[in-house]
Amino acid sequence: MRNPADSILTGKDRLVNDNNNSNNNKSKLRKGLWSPEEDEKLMRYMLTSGQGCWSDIARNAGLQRCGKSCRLRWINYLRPDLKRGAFSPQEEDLIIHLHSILGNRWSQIAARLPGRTDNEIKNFWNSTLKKRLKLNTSTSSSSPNDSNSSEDQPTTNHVNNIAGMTTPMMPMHNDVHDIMTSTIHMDSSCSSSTSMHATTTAAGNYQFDPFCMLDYSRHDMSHADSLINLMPTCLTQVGSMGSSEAGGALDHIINLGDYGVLEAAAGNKMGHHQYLEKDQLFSLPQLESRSNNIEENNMNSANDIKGSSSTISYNNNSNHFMNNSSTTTCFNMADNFKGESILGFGNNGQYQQGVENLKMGEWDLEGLMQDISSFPFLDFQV
DNA sequence: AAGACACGCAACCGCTTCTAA
DNA sequence: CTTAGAAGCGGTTGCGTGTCT
Repeated sequence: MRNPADSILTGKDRLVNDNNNSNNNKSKLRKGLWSPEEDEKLMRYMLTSGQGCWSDIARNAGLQRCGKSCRLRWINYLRPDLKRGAFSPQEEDLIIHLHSILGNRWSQIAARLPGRTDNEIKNFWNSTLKKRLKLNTSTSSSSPNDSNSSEDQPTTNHVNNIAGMTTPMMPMHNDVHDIMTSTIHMDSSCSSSTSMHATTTAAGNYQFDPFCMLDYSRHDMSHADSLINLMPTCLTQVGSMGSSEAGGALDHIINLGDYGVLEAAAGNKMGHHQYLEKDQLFSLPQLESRSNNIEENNMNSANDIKGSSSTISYNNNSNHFMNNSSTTTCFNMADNFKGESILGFGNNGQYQQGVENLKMGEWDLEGLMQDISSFPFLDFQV
């Protein structure tokens, strides 16, 4: 694929001059592929200063990019909680299900797939799943409605065995609820209200890998080490942020002794600020439909919240997320550290928006999504 | 080996929504 | 209430890479 290091300002990768021959640097905005240097700049800025106005970020980080471009790059590529690599069959399954319910609401779908971006899912759908869907419908002897209806909108027809699916496409009528609950293999033991941490499950396989952003397998790996080196230092710098922003020092950062897996997440003391809930840390942002009790419990600074997965526990006293796995490391953040900024989940929890009161057609989407949360491979709730 | 073609993905575009003044 | 700027979102584009012939 593209190698940013090779990028020359041609084609899509170019400078955009808003005003020709302008001597104003601000008018020269770079477009196209991001170079490793740009990535590093943005990463460094985001890790040290957190999220804010994207146009300010672009400016302050020394990037000749528009804020929009920076936002996109962060969300789709640099964000530490991104899961890279191929979609698992379970994820495929879930995407197909969610798409049958939500249609092309990629952000809504992505909100239910930890570590995946809407862009990624959209691409995956358009390239792979859509094709498979077409193939299946064309080879099947189903009704003539199948081929189109299943692609672009929720369908009323079952599409058999897409990607080895064990579940049918969701019909868009009132019995969708019943069908969903009856066709999805239920395993309630996997779901719990506190299970949204970045945990590893056999099926869900969601891990927080801080070096996922270093996936320069497509790029020039010679640049990757700069980012690797950047990680601990930048996080250290967070601890020395201005007092108004960083109330406490970042006492423990990341034990980088083992690069294999850096699981778990940032802990932050949930005080009076709007900062990130523990459940949101490096994980799927929760939806409004989740019980408010969870949030309240968190806000009450309950200690030693244990995730459903036995691998992670949270010790609020020490502001540590502890991962019991010997191969994993602790990842600790200072009080008031803007975890949500790091994660790019937005300042206003907007991923949580939209589901509340969202209804499609005659039926209650929220109810459907609650059922979706019972997917056995999902170690989180929606 | 080389050209054609198909595919996947990163990034842009334009529109909508949100928010603050 | 209005408006401007920022953010979010989905659709689309175009380039690099892999595969086929």
